[in-house]
Amino acid sequence: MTGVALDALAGELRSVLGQLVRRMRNEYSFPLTQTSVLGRLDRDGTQTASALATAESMRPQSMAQILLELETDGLISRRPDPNDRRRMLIKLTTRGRSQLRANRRRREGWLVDAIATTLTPDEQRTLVDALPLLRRLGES
Amino acid sequence: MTGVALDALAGELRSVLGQLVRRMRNEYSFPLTQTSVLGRLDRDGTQTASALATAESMRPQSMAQILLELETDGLISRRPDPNDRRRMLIKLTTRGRSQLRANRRRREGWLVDAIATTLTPDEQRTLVDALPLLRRLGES
DNA sequence: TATTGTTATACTCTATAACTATA
DNA sequence: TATAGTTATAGAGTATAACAATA
Repeated sequence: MTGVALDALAGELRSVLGQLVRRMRNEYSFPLTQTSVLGRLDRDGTQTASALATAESMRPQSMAQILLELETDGLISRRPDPNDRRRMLIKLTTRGRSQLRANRRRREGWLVDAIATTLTPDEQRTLVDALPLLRRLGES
Repeated sequence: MTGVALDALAGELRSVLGQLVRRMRNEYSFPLTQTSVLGRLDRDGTQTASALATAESMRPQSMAQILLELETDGLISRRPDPNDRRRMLIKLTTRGRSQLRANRRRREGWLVDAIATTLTPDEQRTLVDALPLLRRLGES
């Protein structure tokens, strides 16, 4: 055993990611990034726009548009940081938090069902072990 | 141990997928779907346009545009099936095959490096075990 | 000058709808 | 009529470039 064939692994990972993302978009028209941002605000609390952009591997300009949509829908609030008025503090509104929680089950419906019916408990645990590794790849 | 928390698993999977796809787009401006289609033709051989669309979880109309771009670039050929002239047989050209192989290392560069430097050999093996599970989710 | 964020604009990807050709 | 595929068009998502406000 001389280790893992990294080229093949990387190629398969890329292919699987593309397919899964398309499939998820088809299954439920969900705003992947918006939901991810709301979830992050829920987990990590108030933070600046640029921190969010960095965390999501997006450009600040792209994040600004996401935040505009979320603010328009009343799901987040933006206010200048009193200590540095260039910075905007982004905060989940009560409405954003309740929508995130209320919709979580419905939003994830297809994926939860797919995991439950397609994977054995052992395989689900393999996936649980693998997700932090994928997260680290995304943040590396 | 009562099993895996599927809601949390699904949410984290969604979040990780979005982040990784954005990150990969940033790291190398690669046409994710085109590359996936070329790779599939390389692995599975000549097939119809609709078979490709189904395999990639795309609409036939969307696949048609991908195939148009690939054909314009001379990477695939399209010809009617003699037995059913409604069907188009899609085939990787010599150029498509050589470009796929030649570019594989360069295309995957960032990802290969990230896997090599971020994950231990054991973790890489966990990822190898997890990818077929993700593939099955995408095809379920 | 450097940093944070926004606005304006364009490109990539994929969807829906309508159409053509063949069965 | 039904099926395989294409063309036309639109929308989501994110990028680059230029700008405004603050440090």
